[in-house]
Parts: sequence; structure tokens; C-alpha cells
Amino acid sequence: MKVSPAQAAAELLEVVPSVTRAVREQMRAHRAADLTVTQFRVLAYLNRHTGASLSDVADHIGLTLPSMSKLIDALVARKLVRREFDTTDRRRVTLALTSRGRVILERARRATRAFLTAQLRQCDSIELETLARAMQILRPLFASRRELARVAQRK
Amino acid sequence: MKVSPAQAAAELLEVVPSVTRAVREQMRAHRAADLTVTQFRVLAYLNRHTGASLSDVADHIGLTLPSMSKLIDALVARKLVRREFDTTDRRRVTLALTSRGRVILERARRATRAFLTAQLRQCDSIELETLARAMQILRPLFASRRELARVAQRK
DNA sequence: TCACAATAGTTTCCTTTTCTAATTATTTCT
DNA sequence: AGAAATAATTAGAAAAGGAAACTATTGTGA
Repeated sequence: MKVSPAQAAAELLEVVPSVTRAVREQMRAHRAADLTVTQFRVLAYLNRHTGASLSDVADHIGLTLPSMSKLIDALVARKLVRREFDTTDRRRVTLALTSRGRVILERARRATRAFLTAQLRQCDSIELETLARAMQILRPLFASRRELARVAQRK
Repeated sequence: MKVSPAQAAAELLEVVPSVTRAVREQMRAHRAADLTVTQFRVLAYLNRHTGASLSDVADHIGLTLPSMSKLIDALVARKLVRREFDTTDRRRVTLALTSRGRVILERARRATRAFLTAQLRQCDSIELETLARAMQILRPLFASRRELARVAQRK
């Protein structure tokens, strides 16, 4: 099977949104911890990147700063996220999950993962490996600019 | 590499949204034919399923009927979609792309595919094949209920 | 066959999400 | 110091999406 980049792109463009749709639908239906998909992704990001700034999160999720600011407002009001001011650069805001936030994230993650896992149980082990490999390939290709910059900086 | 369904699920849950985000961002940035991702998906679906009903589309995209009705309104107003009444069942609405719709879809598709293709050029041919295979695996797992019913019916 | 249930869409109204523009506060650059 | 740049917030408006109620049509069971 010989696949061109264009062909692979077309496939991605067709299949990826349907996965997203299924996940979103599932989260809505089961009200997984009362989180929207976007909120869920924010919590997950903050879990991996404690102390991220508002811009970091906005950039990674793909929202404007004002939108993210309000989204964070809501999460802070629900005591899932802590918002602090950076001591060295007082313009910056530093975000982190509260312990409650970690609990809620874990709960939502379990629910969503359970849904996906159920779907994936139809796959044999070779297919699962293919999927995992594919995700490894995609991951670095679609990291956000800011994230790439961060990784580059670390060197 | 031995992968459990749960592991694969976790990977999917992390990577898929970042692909979606990149595509969405790209479409917004380049104002690809002034289509939102959802509108784009609707056009693509109608291209593949000429004469689909409103419910078909709503179900596939994952919107409620009212929302889809409004979305189609906009596309009809822009003369991208034709809305006709089914002669055998006059409750049903039959949707199809206009020739203008096909042109716009193709333009948007080219732009988005070009973006994805550019990203995927970093992959070697083995990786591309892995990606294509992965999409083949995912496709049937996340098809909508109505679509599954339709496929089952054809037998 | 006729009343009733079911199906397909639409309309109305409301909430939520997200955007743009303007504003504040802070830091960096010259 | 003063100007430009950066980080975040606020204000105001638009857009997306959903629930409920409504219309029109078709199917069904007594």
C-alpha cells in the first residue's frame, strides 16, 4: 500500500472530525464531570504543564486570550484551577490545577477513556499498535507553535 | 510494542484534539472560502451523499435538527446547497450541492489539504502508510448510528 | 377507516461560547 | 525617561447550538 502525503491528508480530514464528534457527543450525553470538551482539554493541559501562562493555554487550545480568560474564570470559580501572579513578571498569570481540579480531571478522563476504550475493544492487537504508532507520528506534527518554541528553548 | 485498548484510547484522546485544533486554526487563518469547519464538513458529506435528508446530515455531523436546519439555511442563502422536497415522502427534505457549492468545497478542500499535506511531508512512506491504516481502522468505529443503519440496510 | 402515534423539519427563544476592540498593568528597548 | 511591546482583562456584540413548541405528513392499530 503506497500512500502519498495528500492521500493521508484526505483520510485524516475525513476521519479525525468524526472521532472528535463522537467524543464530544459522549461527553455531552454523560455530562462527564460537567466539563465541556474544551474545559476538559484545558485541565489536561494544565495537568501536564503546571504553571503555564494564560497565553500558553490559549495558544495550545486554539482560543483567543479573552475567551480563555473567561473560560479560566469559570474554572477558578469552580475551584478547579488556581490563578496566581508570576513574581518575576507581574504581567503574567500562572495557572495550576487545584487538587479538586485533578480529581475532576481524572474522573472525566476515566469516563471518556472508558468510552473510547469500549470502541477500541473491537480492534485486535495489531490494529491497536497501528493506532498507537499513528498517534506517535501525529503528535509532534501538530504541537502548537508556542509549545514547539518551548521545546526548542529547553535545549 | 504491546498496546492495550485503554492505552490506545489515551493516545487518541491526547492527539486527536490537537489535529482538530490545527485544522480549525488554519481554516480560520486563511478564511478558506469563508467556511467554518462544520460547514466544510457538511458540504463534504453532501458531496459524498447527494440527496441526503436533513436528519442524515445532522446525525453524521453531530448537531441537533434545529441547529442543522439553520446551518443549511445559511448554505442555501449562499447558494452552496439546494434544498428540495422529496416527492415520495413530502416531510423529507433532500439536500444537494449546487455547482457553486462543489467549487467552494473543492477550493476549501485544496487549502486545508495543502496545509495537512505540508505537515505530512515530514513523514516517510512507512509512516504515511501507518497513518492511512489507522484512519481505516478508526473510520468504522466512529461512524454515526444512522450511517451504520444505512450500511446494514444495504445488505 | 379513523383516531392516534411517529417522523421530518422549522420556528422561537434562550444560553453559551467566542470574537473584536478597547483598557490596564507591566516590562523591555532605545 | 519615553516609546514600544507584552500579558491579561473588561466590555460589547455576534454566532453557534440547544430545548420546547409547532406544522405537516405518513404510518398504524383498533
